[in-house]
Amino acid sequence: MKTETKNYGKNRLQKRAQRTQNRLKKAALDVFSEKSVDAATVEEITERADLGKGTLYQHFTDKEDIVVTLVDEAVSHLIECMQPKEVPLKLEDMLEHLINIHYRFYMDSKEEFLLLFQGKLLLKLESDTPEELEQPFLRYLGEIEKLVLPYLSAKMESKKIRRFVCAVAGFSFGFFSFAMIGMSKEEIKRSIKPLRRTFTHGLRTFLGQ
Amino acid sequence: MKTETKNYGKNRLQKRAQRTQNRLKKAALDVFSEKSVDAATVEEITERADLGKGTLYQHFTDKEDIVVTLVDEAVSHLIECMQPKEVPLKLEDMLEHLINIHYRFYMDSKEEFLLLFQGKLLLKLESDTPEELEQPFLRYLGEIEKLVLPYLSAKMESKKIRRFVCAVAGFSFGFFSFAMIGMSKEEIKRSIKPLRRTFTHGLRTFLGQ
DNA sequence: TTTTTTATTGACTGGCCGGTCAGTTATGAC
DNA sequence: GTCATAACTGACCGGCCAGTCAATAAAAAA
Repeated sequence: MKTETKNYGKNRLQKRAQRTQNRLKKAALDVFSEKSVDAATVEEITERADLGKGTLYQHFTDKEDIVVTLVDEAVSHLIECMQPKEVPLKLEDMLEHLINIHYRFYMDSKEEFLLLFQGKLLLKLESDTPEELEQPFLRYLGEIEKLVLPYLSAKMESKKIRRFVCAVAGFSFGFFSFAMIGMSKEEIKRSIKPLRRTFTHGLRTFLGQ
Repeated sequence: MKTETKNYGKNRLQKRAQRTQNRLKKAALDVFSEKSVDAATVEEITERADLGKGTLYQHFTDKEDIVVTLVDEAVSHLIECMQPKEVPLKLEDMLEHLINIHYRFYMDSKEEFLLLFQGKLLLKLESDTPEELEQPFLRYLGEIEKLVLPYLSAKMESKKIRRFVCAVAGFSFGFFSFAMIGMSKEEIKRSIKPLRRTFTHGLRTFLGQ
């Protein structure tokens, strides 16, 4: 075919575009977490990225597109973090690992944590929430399920497993979000250790029954 | 002074105004929970209340005002529900009671639950979150604290108490919100019972240590 | 009844913001 | 250097929406 006639060494250009896109994503993530997805304006994002407004529309089809992209990446990042370096021996250790990860995710990637935790994204709102925004969360829940499954009795009903997974995720997100209101960073740090042990212990009981 | 010269029997008028305001609040709560506070428009609210747009501005100074009012009322309602009919004997029973209440609040007052749970309201976003919106949540946490305090050792540090309170609130809200994504109503209903026991059991351990 | 006060209305305004596009600049090919 | 292409720009447009206000309706007083 006549394609490939112009096979530019587009290296530099490609890299520039990539850098620009990264700046856009970084800026958007910051703005989204500081204000909220709804309240953030496109101009605010491009302004912070030190780029023209139109540039955003070369990299993303619209505002929604960049939101979906960031949510998706944040979930991927969280899932990646969740992979244990070495496989825990007991379920209890795996649970503690998971709670731990959520804590670190909250501490080290607060912007992503905040993005994922914006109610509108998290909740099944009746209106026109596009399937796109709900799907990443199911992916997230599915991943937790995958991690704990090996430790569970093969004949445990899937419903019960799902309950368990929701409890882990819910506790993690919920606790940190409330902690943010009522506690200092220092306090949160000190809380997590004993609570983690306790929670994992409790869930173990739930599964063992 | 010359005030009070005209002391109308304003009974009927007052009632009418009250009814109108109630209709506005009901409609707003519905819209806020269906879409989101940000996405809801004033016209949508008044339309649903079958009133003119201007009417809202006679009862509330602006959109924010009605949001704050509703959040405040929802918290008050939740706090009211939290008061136990008869004082539980043991801490464990009080905790089970609290989780129970949150479940019922979620089931019976889903609109309020959703309103309170919208991330923007719940989270301490850096930006210009008015103190007004954060204060109701502190009130809520304070109330839980008040309820569990009698069961705790007098010399327990207040920080530890606060951790505990955040865990109760966080677990309740977090679990239900995640459950909404991944579980049917029936499943949620079945989950709550064993989880509740487990969780309260776990927290007991935390406090007892 | 008429008058006065209060409640409601909805057309209008002004600003903001998502999205566009003709023009500019940077990069690379030749 | 010229030409071709890709990346970036920001003034502009159009729609939407919070909030206003002069007019209207309803209720109470006289």
